[in-house]
Order: sequence, then C-alpha cells, then structure tokens
Amino acid sequence: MLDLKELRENVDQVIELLNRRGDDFSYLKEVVALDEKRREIIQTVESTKAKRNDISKKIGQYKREKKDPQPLFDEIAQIGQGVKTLEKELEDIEQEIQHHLMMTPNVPHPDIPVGKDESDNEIIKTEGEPTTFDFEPLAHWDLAQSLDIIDFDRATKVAGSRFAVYKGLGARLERVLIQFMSDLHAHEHGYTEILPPYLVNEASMTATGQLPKFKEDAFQIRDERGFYLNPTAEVPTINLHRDEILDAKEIPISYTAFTTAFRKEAGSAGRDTRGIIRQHQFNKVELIKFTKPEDSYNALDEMLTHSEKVLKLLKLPYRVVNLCTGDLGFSMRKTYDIEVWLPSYNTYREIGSISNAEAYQARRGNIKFKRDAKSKPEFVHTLNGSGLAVGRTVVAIMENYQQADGTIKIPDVLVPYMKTDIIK
RNA sequence: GGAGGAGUACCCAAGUGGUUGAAGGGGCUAGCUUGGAAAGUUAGUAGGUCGGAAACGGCGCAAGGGUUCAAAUCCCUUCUCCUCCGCCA
Repeated sequence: MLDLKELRENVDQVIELLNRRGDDFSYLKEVVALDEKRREIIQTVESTKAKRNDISKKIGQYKREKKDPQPLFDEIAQIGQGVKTLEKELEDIEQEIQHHLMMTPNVPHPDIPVGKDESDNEIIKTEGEPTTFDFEPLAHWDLAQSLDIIDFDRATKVAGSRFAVYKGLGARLERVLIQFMSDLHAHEHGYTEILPPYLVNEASMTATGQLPKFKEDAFQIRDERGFYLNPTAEVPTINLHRDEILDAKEIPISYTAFTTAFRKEAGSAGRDTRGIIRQHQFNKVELIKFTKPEDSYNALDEMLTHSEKVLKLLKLPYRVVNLCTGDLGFSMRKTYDIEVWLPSYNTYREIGSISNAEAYQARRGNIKFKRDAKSKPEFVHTLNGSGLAVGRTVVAIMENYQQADGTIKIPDVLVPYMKTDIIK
C-alpha cells in the first residue's frame, strides 16, 4: 500500500514513477482530493463528538448532584444532528481511498531500468557458459519419459493438465533438492526454517498483495472461510508478523520456508504447456527477510548471493537480470531475476527472483518495529527471494546434466543426498 | 459434530449504565537507601492509531454491529482459546 501522506506530498512524482510500469496512474490525484475531503469531515465529526462527550459527562455529574439535567438533554439533542450522515460519508470516502490504495502497485525504484517487458530487463551478470553437448540434447519432458521419472499422462488422469507425477529417482531428486536447499539456507546462511500452513486467509493474501487485484490467479477453497491455497511461501511467512510491532533487537528476521505453491496460471494459457516449467502445483524453497528501512538494499544483495549459491553449488550456468519497470511485480520496488540456462529452450529461463517490497507489504500488513522503548513505531521493509524454485531446478539439472546415452549425471553436491550419481 | 467455560493494558486481575479519560498486584524504568547488591521505599508505566503546526482532540476493555445523552458493563453477529464427550492421522 502506498503511504497516503507521501502521496499527498508528492503526487506528481509518485504518478510519474508508477506510470513507468506502463499504466496510467493519474487517478491518484483524485485520491489526494478525496483525502482532503476526508480530513475536513474528520475535523467536523471529531469536534462535534468532543462537545457531545463533554455534555454527557455533565449529565452524569448533574445526576449525581441531583440537579435537573433536562436543559443538557435539550442541548445535546441538536449537537448530535448530522454526525451520523457525516460519518457515513466519511466511511464511503475512506473505503474509496482504501480501494484505490489497495489496487495501486508499489512505486518502482527510481533507478531501475524503464521498459515495457522482459526484453527490457538489464543483464547484470552471467555465471558459467551455456552447456555444450557433442550430441543433440533432449528436452526434459523427453528425458523424463524415457527414464520413467515423471508421468504426465497419469497426472492428467489424477488431476488434470499442468500437473505432474514424479516417480522413482525423479521423485527422489525433487525431495532431495528441497532438503539440500533448506539445509544450505538454514545451516550456512543462518535463516530460521519455517513450515507454514498451505491454506491462508484473505487478510494474509491482501497484506502481501495477491488480493484484491489478482484473485483469479489463486485457488480458493470452497468453504465458508474462503481459504486460499498458498501461492508462494511469501504469503504465509510475511504474514507471520502481520499486526505486530517488533523489537529492534529482533530484526533483521530471516526465514527460509519450503512450501508447495499453487497457482491457476490464468494468464498463461497455452504457454509452457509441455514439461514441468509451469505447473498448477510446484515446490519452492523461499527466503524471507524483515529489515530496518536503512538495511533493506544490503539485505537484497545478500539474499541474491544466497540464491545464487544454490546454482553455483549445483554448477548450473545462470545469469542475473534487473527487472525493468514493466516486468516488475505488483508489490515490489526492485527485483532481480535469476535465470538458468536451459539447453532445450536454448535460452535462460527464470528459476528464482529476489525482491525488495520496502514498506509496501508492511503497510498493508501493519508490520512495524520500534527502535527503542520510547520511539515511534516504523514500518519494516520486507524482502523475499527464491532459494530456489525446485521443479525448475529439476529441469535445469536434467537438461544440463544429460549424457549422450540418455542418462542424467547427478551434481556432486547432491550425490550424498541421492545415494546415487546417476539417473538411468 | 455435541455440551460447557473464557477473552480487560507487558503479565495476573477487579469491574453489570455516568469522577473508569480502567482499581489492585506483578514486571519494567527512575530516585532514595547500600561499599555494592538484595530487601525496603517513593514515583512513572495504555500502547497504538487518526486529525492538528501545536495546544489538544477522536477512537480503543477479542473483532464488528446495535440500544442510550452516556457502554468494559445491556442486545446481536463473528473470531480465538480452554475443559469434557464423540470422531480421527
């Protein structure tokens, strides 16, 4: 959520920055006008209430002193007039302001590249060389089929399209990667492990920014409580501290959370229909941080190195891009994507992203901290990053580690986990 | 699913319509006392949020509605926790 005060003071600048996302945000001027009106009404309503409270108190006093309170009743009868209608008007205005604020994305960081879509992202660095083969490499779905480690047909029978059944060493590889990544972040990078609920409520989805605008992307449970299926560990994990005021001593807070994520992929019909690149259900190890405002960009860069570490240990070629304004997620101010080399696509594909929401989610979720006992609470900054998307890591390993005979070599670091060095 | 009970400030807890703009403890902070501490003692301790340049004011007793000039207190709805029974990995 945008900060109303900041918006009030810098409408033009905020609109200019938001417009870089490729939409028109000039309606925010009306929001500022509504806020003007809102504050006007508040002043009237509150001074009236103050008067009424005053007289009410006097009535109590008169009664105790056995004086006749009738004149005060006459007085108060008029004072109350109109407060109800004004309060109703106030409520309507506040709702409208709230609606606009909830539907408005985060303001892009002024320094990130301005652009329309992913083709305008800025490549920051490239690690390793695209894998070369002295044979014709197969796509992961073909490898999966010939090695019998992923069953797409039966997944369709059991659930539907965009689902997969992992089998044998395929299932083991997926499970082992979850453990490998969680161990790395928990033991070596100092994150606290979280295993959160997979059903989340509407308030949680709203705080992180999935709702109200992107309802159609989420699976909702048919139940009077209206639960949503976890679309990313970011949702339950950021919401651990919703409506809390943290002690400065507690932050930064660093969590790593493995969850299975569920997404409708409503906007990507027909895209990536083959293989397991884009599924309704996928596993992900996530990194989440709560920091003081002044520390969040250092934390972002550090988180990036933690995500990269996974690929480095797996010896997979990748690159890091700085997302342009047009490709930036709704709640985020700045995002790095990590893209891994996929031979069958002959290109780099996203395998994780690391973002700083600054105070945007903290404001929506009311997550604050106090510098010391006497200071005013301030909003924390929230960050989240992939550490990484597990299914896509499986794809990257299959495709990059495939051998001429159709087998797949297991990356050295995974061998102790896998208890084998080859899938054949 | 059935039957009961309970949610008051950091914690415990009093409080059934008007000096409660929340008693009393504990804890915490500061002072006195002490060689230093403990004990003792005195004082401070809703936090938050919204409006306001400020003074100050609005809201706040799980949440949301309602009754009333006035609600922690009366009414309605919801949520959470606890106990017992049933079911269950």
